[in-house]
Amino acid sequence: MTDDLPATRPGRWRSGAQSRQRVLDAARTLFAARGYSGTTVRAVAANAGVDPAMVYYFFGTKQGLFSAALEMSPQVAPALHAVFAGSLDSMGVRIIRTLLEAMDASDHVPLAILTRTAPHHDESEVLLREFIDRELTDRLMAMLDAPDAAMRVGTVNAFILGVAVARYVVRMEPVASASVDELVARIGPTLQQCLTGPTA
Amino acid sequence: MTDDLPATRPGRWRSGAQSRQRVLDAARTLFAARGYSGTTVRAVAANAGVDPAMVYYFFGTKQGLFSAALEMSPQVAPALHAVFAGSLDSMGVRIIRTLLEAMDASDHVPLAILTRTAPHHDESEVLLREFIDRELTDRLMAMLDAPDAAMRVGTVNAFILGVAVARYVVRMEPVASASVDELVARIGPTLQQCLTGPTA
DNA sequence: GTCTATAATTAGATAGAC
DNA sequence: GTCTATCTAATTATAGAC
Repeated sequence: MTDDLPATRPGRWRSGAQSRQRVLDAARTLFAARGYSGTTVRAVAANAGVDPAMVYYFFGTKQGLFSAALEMSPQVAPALHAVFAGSLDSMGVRIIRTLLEAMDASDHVPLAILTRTAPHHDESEVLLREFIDRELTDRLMAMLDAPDAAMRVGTVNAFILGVAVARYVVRMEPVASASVDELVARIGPTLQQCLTGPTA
Repeated sequence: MTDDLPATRPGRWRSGAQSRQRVLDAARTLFAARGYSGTTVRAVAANAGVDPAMVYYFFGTKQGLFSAALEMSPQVAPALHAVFAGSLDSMGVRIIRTLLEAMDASDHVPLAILTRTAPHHDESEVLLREFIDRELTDRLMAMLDAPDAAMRVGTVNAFILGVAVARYVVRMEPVASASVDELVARIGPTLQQCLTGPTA
């Protein structure tokens, strides 16, 4: 939150990129904590230790800052690829494990921002839906060959969305503090049942 | 949203209570749609067809209006009582059916406001957690006699939270448009498994 | 109860000096 | 790149007339 960035060979990046990164970090933290309209550009600037005008210099508008804060880190794609590489009958545990590990790593906060701001910010609501559809729903549907595939995937989506909200947004115990392993052991099989289990 | 209230025997309520109710309705709609900081008192007043000053006359502050909008309707308590009246092994379907029917009825919007504003408004975050704990977690824990009761109830909480968010907040298909019966048939048994099923 | 007028504050955004 | 100064608009909230 304050100043603790490595020197990174002084003069190499001329020094501007560091401020930009600090603003981005502060923005991610605040958007995730207070939502879009609850976050002020001034507060972001203060937390980043720079002048409010710099934020506009870098990102143009508050909306531009928000969009930049939502950029996914490059590790997400490979992780998701691994999920769908394995067999269908162990899909449940891989989905929940990948989700939890991705969101526990703090450099993947964009997903946290989405689940936090989606409720009241139109753009993030669309983005969240699109992200889930593109990365999860579509690929899952392609693997399932059942007439009720849509509903099966829908319940899986709802469940993992709930886990994400409970753990990272509302922080409801014991889900908020449980270890990844324990949650995977609990939730993985349940997801699997939604996906490939018998129709009740 | 505009003026379509019955006369209700003119002069009976002196006419003030009607404005108050319209403000409350408009507030519920807007808080649910745009969150706390995204909703302005002026917008609420405009949607209610009254002057902004009236809102302050009735509710003092914006926060007061918010609290008033969160008052649960009196039908909630009996509905929840019925959930816990039945046997433990059909608890899953009763929980999800009660939740869906309560939230589909538009006069129970407070719950929708909570799930929508909790992410970024501190008070609603606490209120949502307390509501779920008091009305669900505590009573469920009392009925379960297992060492892992907390985790079982925790996953149930996460699941129904996810269903609520998917159906009423992010409106993710097919959960958003599915019938109550279909969702109950899908999700009820899964909840039941979380609650009383074998440990995976 | 209802409205006008307005105070006090705060937000997003810009121009321009250094 | 960075900051000072500032403009404009919107917001919460109040005092007081009718």
